[in-house]
Amino acid sequence: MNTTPRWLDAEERRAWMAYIDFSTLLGDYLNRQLRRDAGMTHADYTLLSHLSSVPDHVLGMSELARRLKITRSRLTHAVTRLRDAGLVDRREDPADGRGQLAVLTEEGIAVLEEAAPGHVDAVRRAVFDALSREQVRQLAEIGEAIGDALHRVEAVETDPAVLPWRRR
Amino acid sequence: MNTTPRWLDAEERRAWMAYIDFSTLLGDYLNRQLRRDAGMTHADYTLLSHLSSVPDHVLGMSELARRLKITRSRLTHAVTRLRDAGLVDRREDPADGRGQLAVLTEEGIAVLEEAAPGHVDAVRRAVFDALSREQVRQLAEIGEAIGDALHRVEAVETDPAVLPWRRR
DNA sequence: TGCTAATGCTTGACAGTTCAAACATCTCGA
DNA sequence: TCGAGATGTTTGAACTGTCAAGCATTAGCA
Repeated sequence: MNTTPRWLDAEERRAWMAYIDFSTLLGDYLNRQLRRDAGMTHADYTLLSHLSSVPDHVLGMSELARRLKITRSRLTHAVTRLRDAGLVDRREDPADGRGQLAVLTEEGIAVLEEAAPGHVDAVRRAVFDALSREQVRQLAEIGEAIGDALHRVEAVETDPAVLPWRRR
Repeated sequence: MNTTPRWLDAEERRAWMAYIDFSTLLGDYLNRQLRRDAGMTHADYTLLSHLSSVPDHVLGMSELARRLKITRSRLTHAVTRLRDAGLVDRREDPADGRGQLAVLTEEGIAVLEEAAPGHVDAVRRAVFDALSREQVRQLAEIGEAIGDALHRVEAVETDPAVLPWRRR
């Protein structure tokens, strides 16, 4: 277990640094843009747009958390805030007494539609205007590959039984 | 100024969703790993490793903020925390009365070296094991392209004089 | 020399996130 | 049908990051 780690080589280090740098910059940039122009976080925007893209604009909390790749706790806090702001509503799940549903309100739809053009514009400037068609495709594949890897890794760490020989 | 926005097409949307998903997962994963195994944030780790890679392990606050792509304010808070933890020290800049230097302490070096193998291992599992050599190169180029675009965009928004016809 | 602006950094209040612990409901087997 | 564990969600405290405002020092220039 304590073999020398395989350090990153020059190319990997270059890629990793580029990723850290641009993801830091991009996250900050999108948050600033949305906060300034629409009074919301990028996380808020993503949440609202997930709801808006679904029939009836309703989704169970757990399902929404899964889609957003965030913890339920974080989602609860976020929905509380968005409910206070009038953009989202809670609703009991008629099918499961434990369940809660999150619904986009009329106002939520309006605010999202108001914010969307500026946000898309920012994303375009920062990302897609800088990439070739080919790179857009590459980014999709790289992102999906890493996403899949993370799902596998998390599965292992959450449920050690999957890999019984793993330490801890 | 109020032309219809150029929405993302299918390929762009795919890339964007993949990016949002994997960057959320990856950030959380690295933070969890480092917090559990080394009691620090990924931001802390990045800060310490920047200091460690520089002669004498000293860097001015502004320069460090620039390299980390974070605000000075955020860096001040982070360095305060790391100083309280004994991993970093502050020092006056002998060359500029306003300047402050951040130095890695002996303990900081030790903690970083202790944390490094596990962190590299996590990065490898989540990222590089999932990508081909070719994709690593593509990721570097994509990252650099987006980073450059963001620098340009930020320059424009910070200093509107650069582009006098721009709104606001 | 003496201003004024630019630069370097910090501060404090607030907003968003994390983690562990709690609570409620449901499921399924004895 | 009873109880234990699984599942769904919330809570509160601690922590990290943001923003606007502030203080100190330096640079440029009349």
